[in-house]
Amino acid sequence: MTSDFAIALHILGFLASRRGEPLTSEEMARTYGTSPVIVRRVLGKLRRAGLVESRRGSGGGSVLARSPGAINLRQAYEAVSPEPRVLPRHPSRCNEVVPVVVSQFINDTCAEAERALLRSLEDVTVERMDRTVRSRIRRAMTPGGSVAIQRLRSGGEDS
Amino acid sequence: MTSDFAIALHILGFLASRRGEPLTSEEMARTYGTSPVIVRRVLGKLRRAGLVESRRGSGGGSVLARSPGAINLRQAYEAVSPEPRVLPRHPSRCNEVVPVVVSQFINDTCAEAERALLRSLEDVTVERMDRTVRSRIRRAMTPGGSVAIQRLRSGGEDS
DNA sequence: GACATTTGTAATCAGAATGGTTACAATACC
DNA sequence: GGTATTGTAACCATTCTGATTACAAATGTC
Repeated sequence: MTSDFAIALHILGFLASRRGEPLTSEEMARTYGTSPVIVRRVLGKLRRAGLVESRRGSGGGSVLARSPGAINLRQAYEAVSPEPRVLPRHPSRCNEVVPVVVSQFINDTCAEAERALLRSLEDVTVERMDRTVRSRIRRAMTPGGSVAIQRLRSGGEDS
Repeated sequence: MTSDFAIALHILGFLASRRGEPLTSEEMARTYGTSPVIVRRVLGKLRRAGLVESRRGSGGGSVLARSPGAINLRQAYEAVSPEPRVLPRHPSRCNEVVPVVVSQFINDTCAEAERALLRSLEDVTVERMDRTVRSRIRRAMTPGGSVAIQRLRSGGEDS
């Protein structure tokens, strides 16, 4: 599922803001606007990657498996897409020599470009995301009291 | 279409290797292993981006609009995906404040990661792709005479 | 000018991918 | 035992994707 990454980041954001208090998939789903099963599916991937921990039963839910500062968005990305490929790593469609070799070149080039993308994601931790989001919300709430969500687009960046 | 980028690179490779001689969509489609219409659709995008030129009628076909050294893979990428988005630029699904702000943060972060990816693609010109492919084919053909396509995977890189 | 060739593009189709729901077993707390 | 919650499998509807068919518009050849 292509939106897994976005959902994963929302989940990590929710959990980071709870600072250790477990949160249920039902609550996250309600706040985010999807179904608990979708959330649990992504939670499963994050759990297998060692980023979150879950407990069943009454009073259960999920928490971050480590401090938010020790989790970065690259890890989240790789957790939800086992074969991380944002660009088409294309199988050649025929046995002509030229297309096969060109496909090989495309694969190599896309792999390199993808590494650049992942390096960029690596720089952003869940802690920084949490801080940035908190700060933006603070700034959006203070001006007039009533929520100014419309004006939230492209707010500045500060810790 | 997700495979447009791969097809675009194959097309640019075909045209570069022809050094100005027009090539028909039918020939490219046959060599690549798809239908001429698919090729023409991608050709249309490349044409609108000013990367290739086409002529109808008998003796027609397409050629590169500039020298292969003046075309890079980032241009090809942007030609086929007008709103370049390799990562989900996700619309928020509800009006809760937190998810909206988190979505905003995700968008910003993904945009930055994508810029890193595009910078990487920018470094590779069609000319370099053509040279690399030629060199790999040469090396694959010489050893034993019979084609050694299987062994083409992950060949070295040289101009 | 008639004809063959080739592009440009719209309409349509089948199959895959995607997001979602329902269902239910397995845990864990009370 | 009963309730709350996770973990998954099975299934469904919709959208996306690649492909085909069809045909008008150019362009060169005779």
